[in-house]
Parts: sequence; C-alpha cells; structure tokens
Amino acid sequence: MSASAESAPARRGRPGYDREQVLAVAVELFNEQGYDATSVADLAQRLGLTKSALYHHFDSKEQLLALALDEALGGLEGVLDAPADADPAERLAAVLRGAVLVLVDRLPYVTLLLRVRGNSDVERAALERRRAFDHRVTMLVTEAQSSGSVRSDVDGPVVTRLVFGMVNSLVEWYRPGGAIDRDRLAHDVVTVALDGMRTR
Amino acid sequence: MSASAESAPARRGRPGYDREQVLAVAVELFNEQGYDATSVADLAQRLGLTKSALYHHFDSKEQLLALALDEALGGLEGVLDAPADADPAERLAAVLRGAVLVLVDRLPYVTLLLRVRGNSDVERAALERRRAFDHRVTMLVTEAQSSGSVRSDVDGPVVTRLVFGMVNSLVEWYRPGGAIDRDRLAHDVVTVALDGMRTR
DNA sequence: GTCTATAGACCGATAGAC
DNA sequence: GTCTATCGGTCTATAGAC
Repeated sequence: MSASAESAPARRGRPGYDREQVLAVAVELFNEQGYDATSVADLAQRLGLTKSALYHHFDSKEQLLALALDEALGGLEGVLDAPADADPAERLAAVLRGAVLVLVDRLPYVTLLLRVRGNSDVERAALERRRAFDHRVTMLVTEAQSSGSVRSDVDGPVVTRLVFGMVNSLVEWYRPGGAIDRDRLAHDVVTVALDGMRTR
Repeated sequence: MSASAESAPARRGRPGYDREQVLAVAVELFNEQGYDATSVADLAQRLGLTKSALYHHFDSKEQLLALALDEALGGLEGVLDAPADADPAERLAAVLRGAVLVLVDRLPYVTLLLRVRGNSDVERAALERRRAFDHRVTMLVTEAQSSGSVRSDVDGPVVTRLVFGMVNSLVEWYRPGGAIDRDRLAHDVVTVALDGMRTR
C-alpha cells in the first residue's frame, strides 16, 4: 500500500471504528448474549457510541450477522478447496485438522455460525451453505470407507456427523491462549476421532 | 390412583391444556425459534389460545424454561446416579450409552438445555448443574486413565469434552422415528467414541 | 461521523368480564 | 379457563442538527 497505515485508509477526525472492528465487537456480543437477545443499543453501549452512529456503519443488525456468517463459512469452505491429492484417508485427516484450525482461528465467527437456527433469510442461506459443506465431507468419508480406511460397520453419514459434532463442540469450551495451543488441539482431535479414547 | 384417568385429574369444561402439554409445545417452539426470539404471543397462537389463557397455566415465560431445563438435567443426573459397580471402563461405557438414551428420550428438553448460554438466573443455575454433571464424568474418565483403559496421551478433561461434545451434537441432527433406532444409535456412538472411525 | 429525539411495532404481564 | 383491552417498557430504524 501507499503511505500511513497498513491496509485501511488513514483515519481522520474522531477516532471512530471501521466496519471490521465494529463487526468483531458485535460478534463477541452476539456470542455472549445471543443474537436475538442483543439489541443495537447494547452494541452501541459496548462501543461507546450511540445507535445512530452505528447505523452510519451498517444498514441493519442483520447485515452484521450476514457478514459474520460469511467469514466463518468462507474459512470452512477453504479447507475443502485447498489440498486435493493423496489417498482418501490422508485427505480426511487433513480436512479434520484444517477444520479445527479454522474453528480456532475464527472462533467467534464459527461459534456464531454454529448457533444459527434458520430464523430469517440470512440464517437460512447460511444453513444452506453449511449443508453443502457437510455433504462434501460426507462424500469424502464414504470414499474412505470404500477404500477400507474408515470402518464400514457404522453408516457413513452417521460417522461423519459424529466426528464433526466432536469438532464443532470445540466452540463450547476451547479458548485460545489457554494451556493447549491450536496445533496440540488439532492433533488431539484427530487422534480421538480416528482411534477413539480406548487404549489398545 | 383412584377412578377416572391415569395420573391427572379428569378434565372438565373446555378441553384446554394441562401444564405438561403446554410445556411440551413451548419447548418445541423454543427449539424452533430460540427462547428469546419466541414471544408468549407466538406460543399462544400455536396452542390456539390467547396470552391471558396461557398466563393462567404459568407465572412467566421463564418458568416454562426452568421446568424444561429441570426435565433434561434430571435425566442426565440419573445416568450417573444409577449403576455403580464394575471397572471404570465399563462404567464409562454405560454412562456414555445412558447419556445417549436420555438425550434421545428427552430430545426436545436436552436440546433446549444445550442451547442455554447463562443469560438469566434460571439459565445460570442450569449451567451450574451441567458443570457439576461434566465434572463427575471427567472424574470417571481420569479414573479410567489411571486403570489403563483410556489413553493417557490426551488430557483427561479434553478427551471427556471431545467425547461428550460428540454425544451432545446428536441434538443437531438425530430425529426419533427415522432409519436409525435409539439402541443402534447408542451402539454406534459408543463404538466411535471408544475406537474411533479408522479401521485397524 | 457523531449526536438528540422519536416513530411505530412488539414485548411480557395484568385487570377484569364472562 | 377463556376472553378483550391495555399498561409500561423495549425494540429496530430513521430524521435532522452539528
């Protein structure tokens, strides 16, 4: 870029916020209180602004939700689009590991995504993209079953949902900066998903 | 019991609803739309009643939530209180299996419980009971690690959260009456939790 | 780019008739 | 045990001054 700051154009006048910063605070608050239970006034208060100042940055509360969900979905879709080669078992492990890392790196956004129930057009569109992602992962698992690397005594879609249920449940308790770092977490998840908790 | 019906006293006058029926419909609606996003007017409409008629059955919207959460928590706590003997590995498998069955048998109530975020005194009390349950399960897992039946290369609390995250994720997709019955589901979950998805 | 003020709808809950 | 009517409060969003 040119002069002054990194990527955003230099700020003038009052400090203020840019869209990205407002979005980050909004998502944090939505996750604390729930999207529906969070009013625009709540958000304005946390930012130290008035409601009207916020509406200068965004058209609606729902637009904030849409941008946040896109951030999460884009990350997850990137995990499937990225690699490609190697056998199904290795691809599956890479997707599992990648999903954990995206979840950790975009934790607030993915957390919000996983709580969406389809209560509006924006939410239903996000659920549709999630379903498409799940479908692609399921195909990968059934492929791995055919090649003999994933057990076939449990239905493919069922084992996919179980393992990704485990991954997604990370948003309920994992917090970056704690005792366990992102790579250790990804390793533990892949270990338990592939080989279970029992000793052999 | 004495004469007439099974447990509730015989209905007189207009058909109406009893507390249990109203609660069941309320929980269904809370799960569809979210607790906060569901108004008492929404619930009245689904029941074909007015708001005032509903307030004859209940003191507040929050009381409905409290009763529903108690239904779920009571079931889960019963799983830990029930058996007792055998070695840690068998006890752990029994708790896993029991949790799946309670989740299936009280699906709407457990679903609602798992979405609670602690936004009121009622919700915080429910979260506290959940934490106590999780703590007892974690102790069981670390005990099984000591006896050598559960892998020790992953932290005990972490493997507990991962496996119960998998169990809890069932509320996101499992629906009774589908292709997979409750016992088959419990078997599949215990299989994947203990031995993972990979073939050996 | 922020502010004050407010429109217009909906919220949970209550009063009181039948 | 249901109804109509309404209270006081909060919601999202907008108008318009500075």
